[in-house]
Amino acid sequence: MPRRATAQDVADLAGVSRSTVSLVLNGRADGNISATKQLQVIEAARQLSYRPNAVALSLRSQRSWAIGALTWRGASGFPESMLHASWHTAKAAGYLLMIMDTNGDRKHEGLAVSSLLDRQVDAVVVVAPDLVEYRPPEALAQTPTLLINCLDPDRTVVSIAPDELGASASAAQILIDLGHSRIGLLADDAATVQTEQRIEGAQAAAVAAGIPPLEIMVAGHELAAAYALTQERLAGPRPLTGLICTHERLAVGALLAATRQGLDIPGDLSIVSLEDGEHLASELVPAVATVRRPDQPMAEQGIALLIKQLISGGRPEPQQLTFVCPVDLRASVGPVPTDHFRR
Amino acid sequence: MPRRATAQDVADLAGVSRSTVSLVLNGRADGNISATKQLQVIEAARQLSYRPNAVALSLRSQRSWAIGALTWRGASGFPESMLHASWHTAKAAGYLLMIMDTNGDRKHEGLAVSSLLDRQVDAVVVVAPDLVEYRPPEALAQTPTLLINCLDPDRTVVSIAPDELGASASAAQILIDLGHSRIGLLADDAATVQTEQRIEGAQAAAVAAGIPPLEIMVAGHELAAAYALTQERLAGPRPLTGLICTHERLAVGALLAATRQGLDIPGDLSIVSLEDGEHLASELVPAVATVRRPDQPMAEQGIALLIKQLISGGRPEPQQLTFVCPVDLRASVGPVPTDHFRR
DNA sequence: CTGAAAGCGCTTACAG
DNA sequence: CTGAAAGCGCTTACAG
Repeated sequence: MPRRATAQDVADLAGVSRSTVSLVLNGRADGNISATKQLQVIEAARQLSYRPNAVALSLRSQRSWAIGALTWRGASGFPESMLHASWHTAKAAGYLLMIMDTNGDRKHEGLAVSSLLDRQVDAVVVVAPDLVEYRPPEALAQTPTLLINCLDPDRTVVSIAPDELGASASAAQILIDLGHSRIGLLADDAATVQTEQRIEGAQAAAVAAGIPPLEIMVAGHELAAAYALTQERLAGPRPLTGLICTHERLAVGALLAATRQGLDIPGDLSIVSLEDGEHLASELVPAVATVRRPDQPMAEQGIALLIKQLISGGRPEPQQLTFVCPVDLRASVGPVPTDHFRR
Repeated sequence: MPRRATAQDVADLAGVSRSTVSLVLNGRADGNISATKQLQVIEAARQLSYRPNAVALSLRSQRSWAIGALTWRGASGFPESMLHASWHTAKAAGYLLMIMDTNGDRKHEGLAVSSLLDRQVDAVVVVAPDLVEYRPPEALAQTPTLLINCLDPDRTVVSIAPDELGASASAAQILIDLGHSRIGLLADDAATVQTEQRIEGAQAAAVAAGIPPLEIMVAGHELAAAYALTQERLAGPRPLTGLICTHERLAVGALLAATRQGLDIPGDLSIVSLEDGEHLASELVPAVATVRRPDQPMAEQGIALLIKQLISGGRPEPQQLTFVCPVDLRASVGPVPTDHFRR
C-alpha cells in the first residue's frame, strides 16, 4: 500500500533537498541547479509517479484552480449543455468546475456558496437553466462572478444571455416569410424574463409584419399540456397554420397532437421551436425547425472571459453580453396551405 | 476588501490563542476552557463570520471530504438523475461530489482520475450512463471505489446495477399478460451488456410464455431511426400489436410513427418503454408504460454505502448489488385488439 | 550552485 | 485551564 509520493520522497531518492525538487519540477532550475542533479530529480519523480498534492499547492498559493458553478433544475431539467461546455472550457485552462445544485432557492444557494468559499474557489459562475433575473448573493461580493443565461438587474457583474427577443422574432419571421398569418404561440407559464421576452419578440414580429397578433396558449412546461392545448385549438374553427413552441418538449406535444389529428406537418401546420437544449426538436419526424439557444458558445466564452479576468486580476466592467440564437431551418416548416384561404 | 477571517483573527479579537479557538469551535472545550472565554471565542467568530478554510483542513486532516465522480455521455446523454441523487446524498453527509467527464475514453479518464487524486478525493464513484462492463483504472487501486450502473468483470469492487434482465422480462410480461403475442423490440445498437440483457430478458419471457420470439428491430439510439423502423414494420403484413422500446427516445419515435399511421394507442398497438431517465415516456400522450431504471435509489444507496465505508475505514467485500426496476403501468398498454385475429 | 527556514491555515498532542 | 510547538505538503525568498 504505498501512499502517494511527496516532494520529500523525491528529494530523498534523488539525494537532494525539497527545494531543489521544487525548483527543478517547476522549471526554475535553469541557472541554479546542475544538469546532473536535475536529471536525478526528474528520474526520481518519474520513478515514484510523483504529482504535487493539489491541496498543499492551494494552501500555499492561495489559489485553488477551481471555479464554482451554481446551477439548478429549470423547466427542462438542468442546463446540461451549458454545464458541459463550461466544465470542458475550464478544464482546458487548468481549472476544475465544482458544480453545485442550489435547488433554485436562496437557502440552499447560501449553503452552496459557503461551501464553495470554504474550498477557496477562485471564481464563481452562475449557470441558469432558464433566462431569469438574478442577483448574486452578498457573500460573493469579493469573488469574481459571472452570470450565464441570467441577468443582474443591478448590473454589478458581467452577464451572458441569449437574445431571446431576437430569437422569438426570428421564429415568427420564419413563418411570416412563408406566408403564414394565423400563428399560435405555445408558451411556458413561468413568470420569467424568458417567457416574457419570447412572447414579446414574436408578437413584435407579427405587428411589424402587419399580421394579426399571435394567439398565446399557456401550456406550462409539460409536454402533455402542450398536447391538450394544441389538440383543442386545432379542433376549433379557423385552425392555425403556424405554431411556435417556446421549448422543445412543448414541440413534441404539439407535433404529436397535430399528427393524431391527421394533419400533415408542414402541409397543414408548420411548427417552430425555441431553445432545444435537450436536442429533441432536431430528432423528431419531421425534424422541427428551431431557433436554438447557443448554449455552447455562451458557456465557452463566458468561462474564457472569467479565466482571463482571473489571470489579469482586474475587475471587468459589468456588462451584458448578448448572443444571437441561430436559426436551424428544418422540414417542419413550409408555405401556408393554399386551401387555407377557402375555409 | 476584508479578506476571509482566519482562526488567528478570531483569536486576536477574542484575546486568546489559536488553539483555544480551535478547541472551542470544535466542541472539545468542555473541561478545558472557561465558560467566559468560550463565549468570547464564539462571539468573535460570529462577528467575523469565521468559517474554517477547507483547504487547510484537508491538508491537516488528510481528508478532503470530497468524492470524485467519473461519468460520460451515453445513448441518452449524461446520467443526470443518478448524478443529481449522488450529489445530494454526498452533500447531506458533508461530502462534495466532484463530477468529471471522462469523455468515455481511457485517455481522458486517466486525466480525470489524476486530477481527482491530486485533489486528494476520499473516494471515487463511477456513474455510467448505460449498463456496461467497466474495469476501474489501475490508479484507483488505493482509493475506495464504487460502480453505479456498471459491472466490474473482475469483481474487484462493489457495483450497483439495475436488474436489466428482469426489467425487460417485466416489460414483455406486461404485454403477454394482456394477450399479445406479436411483439416487437426496438433496441439500441450499442454492443453493451445493457442492450444484450434487454433483448435477452424480453426474449426469455416470450419463450417462457410460449409465444413466438420477439421481432428485434435495431434502431440505434436515434429517435428518427425508431420512427422509420416502426413505420416500416407497421406498414407491413401481420402488424405487431405490442412494442417494447429499450429507452424513452425510441418510444417517442415509435409513438409518433404509429400515430401518423392512424393507429390508436393502445387500441391497435401497445407500447412499453424501458429506462426513461429523461422522464419523457411518462409525459407523452398517451403516457407510455415504463419499466423504469431506479436511478435515484441506486445512486442514493451507492453513495451511502461508499460513505459508510469511508467512515468505517474497512474494505468491503466486492459484490454486485442488483436493483429491481419498478413497473409503471400507464395508458399506452391495453388488451390485444380483437380484430387482430381476423386479419 | 544548493540547503535550511518560513509560512499558507488548520488541529492536536504537549508543556506549564 | 491555556498557550507554544509541531506538522500536513508545498514554494519562495534567504543564507551560505
